[in-house]
Amino acid sequence: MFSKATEYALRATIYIARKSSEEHKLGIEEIAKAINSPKSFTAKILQKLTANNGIISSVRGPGGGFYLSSKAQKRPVRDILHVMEEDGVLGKCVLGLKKCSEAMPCPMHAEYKGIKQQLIQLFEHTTIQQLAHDADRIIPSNKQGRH
Amino acid sequence: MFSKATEYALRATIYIARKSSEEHKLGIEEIAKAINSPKSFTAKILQKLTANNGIISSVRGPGGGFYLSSKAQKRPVRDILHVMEEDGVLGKCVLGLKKCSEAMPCPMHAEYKGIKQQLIQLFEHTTIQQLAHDADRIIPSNKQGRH
DNA sequence: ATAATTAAGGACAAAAATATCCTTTATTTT
DNA sequence: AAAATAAAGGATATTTTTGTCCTTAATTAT
Ligand code: FES
Ligand code: FES
Repeated sequence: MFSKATEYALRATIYIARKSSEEHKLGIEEIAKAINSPKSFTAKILQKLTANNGIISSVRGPGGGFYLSSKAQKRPVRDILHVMEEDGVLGKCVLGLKKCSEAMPCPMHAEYKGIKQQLIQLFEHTTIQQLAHDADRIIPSNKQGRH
Repeated sequence: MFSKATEYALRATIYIARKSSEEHKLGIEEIAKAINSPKSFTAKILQKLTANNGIISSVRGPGGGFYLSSKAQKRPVRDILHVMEEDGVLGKCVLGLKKCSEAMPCPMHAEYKGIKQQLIQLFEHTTIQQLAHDADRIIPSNKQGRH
């Protein structure tokens, strides 16, 4: 569905959302290890998410690293996709026409558009925070401990 | 959504379904021109569809070319995807986990699985014939003429 | 100020996807 | 049988995506 780069972007952002705060930033080493991605490649992706749309925040130097502001936590997943995927699944035609549109629909369009709309809604309505919370539910972070 | 190769496979198959018969086969030149794809690359794809699963039929030599048997016309689109996409969107996890599954779900899984199921159903239930017919409806082939 | 730390950024490398070209094989027509 | 036609298949080239490495810049601690 997405490129490797986008997958890493999503996984990294979710991880950062779960584990970081303005007081506790995370290094690229830890992040890449945690989400099982190539370190330097992931670094570039985080740069992109930091520069292009301010989804991720970063600080250099000792004690520095990456974190998500609480404002960024509330942003929809689609903001990540928007930075990462030039056009992406959302705008593309199943059969590869230049553009998926009503004006020039391919023979799959009528049946596909509803599904596409659901995908768009999903990414629009799901926030980073929600994913982070869900991830915690599935694979509890060990922050809280086990009483 | 799909690779270029898969897009060409779908477009080519639909075109062949619309325009060919066992009595009137189509050459690679015509097909590639019609669907706006690189000729030799498309040739390889048709080879694959001919060899791997018998979706497309071919005959060499003068009067030869590609065509779809009426039996092949009734096959689901998913048969094309199965030949073209090693694993494909249908099996992959949104966040890039090795496998999209209930056993090891990512935080997008619960919301995504319903949409994925719809996609699978769409490709399973839509036949090549239906797409060809729909294509004719949208962009009438000039076979029938204009009254 | 100097040293240490950590992200930013540029240059480069490897792998995969896409695309082209040329030779071979099967089939038909002459 | 020979020539012509059209797909099959192998080798190679190009482009894009993915991944690595090294230097630079910012920030903090000594
Ligand atoms: S035009 Fe092809 S999916 Fe919309
Ligand atoms: S496990 Fe990620 S989408 Fe199913």
